[in-house]
Amino acid sequence: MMNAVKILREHNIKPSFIRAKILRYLMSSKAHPSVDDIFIKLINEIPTLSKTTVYNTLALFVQNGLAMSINIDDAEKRYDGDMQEHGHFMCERCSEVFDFPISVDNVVPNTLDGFYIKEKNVYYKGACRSCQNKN
Amino acid sequence: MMNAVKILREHNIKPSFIRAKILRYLMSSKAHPSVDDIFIKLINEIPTLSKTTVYNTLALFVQNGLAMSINIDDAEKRYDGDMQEHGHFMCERCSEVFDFPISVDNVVPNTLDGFYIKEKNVYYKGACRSCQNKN
DNA sequence: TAATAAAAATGGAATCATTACAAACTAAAA
DNA sequence: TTTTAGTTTGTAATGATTCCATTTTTATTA
Repeated sequence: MMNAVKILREHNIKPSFIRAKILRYLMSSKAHPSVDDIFIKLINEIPTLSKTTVYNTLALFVQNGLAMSINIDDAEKRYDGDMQEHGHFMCERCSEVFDFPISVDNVVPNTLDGFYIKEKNVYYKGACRSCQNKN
Repeated sequence: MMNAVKILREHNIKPSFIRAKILRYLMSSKAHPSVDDIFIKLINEIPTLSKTTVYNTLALFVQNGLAMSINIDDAEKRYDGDMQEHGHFMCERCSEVFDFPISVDNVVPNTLDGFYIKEKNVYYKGACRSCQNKN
């Protein structure tokens, strides 16, 4: 059972009500939600919520290592609260994003000697099992 | 010495003047240009060129396996005429995109059993050597 | 507790890459 | 030359994201 407030504090983020709400949703969901998904999910509980706040909060989370943004979807960014190394697969039919295990952490090509590598992302695209079977 | 017209024909694309021009630029450049880069590069030679045409043409190239779009840059898509497997590193300071060798072609995790995998992308981000040294 | 200051949240407007679409143009065939 | 299909063009629309000034909340101090 995660303690959102504690996690925020550990990452030097002031634990406001809204931030805790967003973090909780992000960490409990495997859906890799977009800003819109999060907004729609929370607007009932927090009727004054602004979409800008969701944008700001997620930017803060990404900056402080609490979340990563996934740029796999042409239309909109997706967010992931799981910071363990893994790959992302997006189904181009239903837009669902799936995690899969993969490791490139040890892969540092000579070509990039002297480069500072901040992040590594592995993105696959195609059709998920259930969409694939719908043909 | 590449023959753009021939390559277009081989990929079932009618080899118009503009398409050949765009393909030639794309294949001769290592810059991973954006639509805007391509437009600016060609507008002098082809004063009537429309940006929509560049968009259309690149979409056609991607569809027919002549180019890939790189979604590593938050601001705009980049394009690559090199269809060999390789990774992309983007410097977050100068926005330059670099190729590097990497292979995930054999990596098909069990998690994705039954999935149809159409494309695989490996994106790294950080600071390139020269930007890194500018500190 | 009230006053104050600092930070967070809000909403409306602006930005800008990309797409939609209808009109104009071109090339090849009949 | 006329027809037809395909290509190119320019303008307008879309929509995610950012900007920014104002309001609200939270924490601090008197």
